Amino acid sequence: MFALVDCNNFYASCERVFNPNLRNQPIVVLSNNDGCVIARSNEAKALGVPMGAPAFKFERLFKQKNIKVFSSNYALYGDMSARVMNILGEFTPDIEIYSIDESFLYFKGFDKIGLEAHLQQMKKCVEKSTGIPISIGVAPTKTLSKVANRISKKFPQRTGGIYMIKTEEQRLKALRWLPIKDIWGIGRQHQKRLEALGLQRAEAFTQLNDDWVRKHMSVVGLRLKKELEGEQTLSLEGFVDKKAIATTRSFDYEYKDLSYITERICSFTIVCGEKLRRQESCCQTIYVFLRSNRFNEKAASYSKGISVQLPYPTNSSLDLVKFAKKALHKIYKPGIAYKKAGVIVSKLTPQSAKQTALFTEENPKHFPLMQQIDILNQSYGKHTVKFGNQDLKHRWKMHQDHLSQNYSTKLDDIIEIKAI
DNA sequence: TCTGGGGTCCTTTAGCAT
DNA sequence: TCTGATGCTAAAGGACCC
Repeated sequence: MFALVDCNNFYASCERVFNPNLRNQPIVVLSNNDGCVIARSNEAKALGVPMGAPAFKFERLFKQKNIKVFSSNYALYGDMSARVMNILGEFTPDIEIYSIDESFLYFKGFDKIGLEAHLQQMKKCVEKSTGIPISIGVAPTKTLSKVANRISKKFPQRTGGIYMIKTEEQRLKALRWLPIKDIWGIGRQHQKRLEALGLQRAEAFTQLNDDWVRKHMSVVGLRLKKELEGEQTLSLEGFVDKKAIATTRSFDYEYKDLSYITERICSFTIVCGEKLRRQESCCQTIYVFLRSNRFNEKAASYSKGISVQLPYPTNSSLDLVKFAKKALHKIYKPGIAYKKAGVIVSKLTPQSAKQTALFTEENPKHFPLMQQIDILNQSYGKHTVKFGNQDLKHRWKMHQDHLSQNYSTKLDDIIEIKAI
């Protein structure tokens, strides 16, 4: 049996752990730049704050209803996530960490009653040790465990936060209940198409013809259908190396100036280089893209990217910047107001297995130089050593007006308990 | 004024070789 | 040498996830 464990309103719950005054209060957490809502407590959901809502459009509601607003604090959430996942790992060796707040677990050798007790103990243990509430869904396939998890969340009173799809009747009942759009793997486009056909519930989706599903929703859709029918097509995935690393940002305003854009692209590239070196990889392809503001209907929209093959695998920021700049000049068009840009490195290879090209050789001095720069930046703070292409004044600071403290990872921020 | 970021997998298409 | 069929690969874009 697969179990999907999901932390309830994870980011909001993290903020609550160290600030008990927030219990039962509506909370929202904002994306980078305090742009849009990416997490809501149940109370905030009840007040009608939608997922992905632009923060500036909801400021009045936040004030009116006394909704507590937080900038995202990834140091805190990452650390809390690791604590939760560690505990889950003590209850079964077969665990796939699917995202910051979700894991698939696999349980074998339990009878149904034994498993239920085991899961109850696991839930209690996580909540007691970390303060993060979780929901658990159990079923014979991953996709059905997602469905079961949804039921456990939707009916907390009746399920106690744990729901198991054990019988055929339970499976059918769940599918009759689940709206098409809430199926894991069905996004907005597929939803539109399926609803246009008059389908409303997951059950109707499973009654479609296999060939039709294959044709219109690819093998991914077909796998999904099989999974909902109870046939396992997905299995637990162990740790896999990243296939690409991205650094992308929206700008605070729109910019036309090539020198500004160049500075941004160089900075993104340097961050990609740091990430590559941290996981001891080199890349062989670098992709650079530019985009105008997609919300600005008055201006012409522009979106262009280009990928460049490198003559040798590298993680030297100096080399990467050289190629990124070349790529940028091919896609930059004067007169466009740019709002977002990014750099993605791919075709990653292990640093140890670097293949040397015959004629175009990397400068051997780069490797020790990068090592020293990384050490300095680690010891003395992120921006101790910069490259000439980067903006030395660091004027592109993110908006983070509602940031909480790093309670669990920074000694200065540790929580204080005062006697009254 | 103010709308995120980081991933995966799949399909389509164009270019090239056989 | 030309042509059409076929097959491979890589880039680009679209769908999805959290």
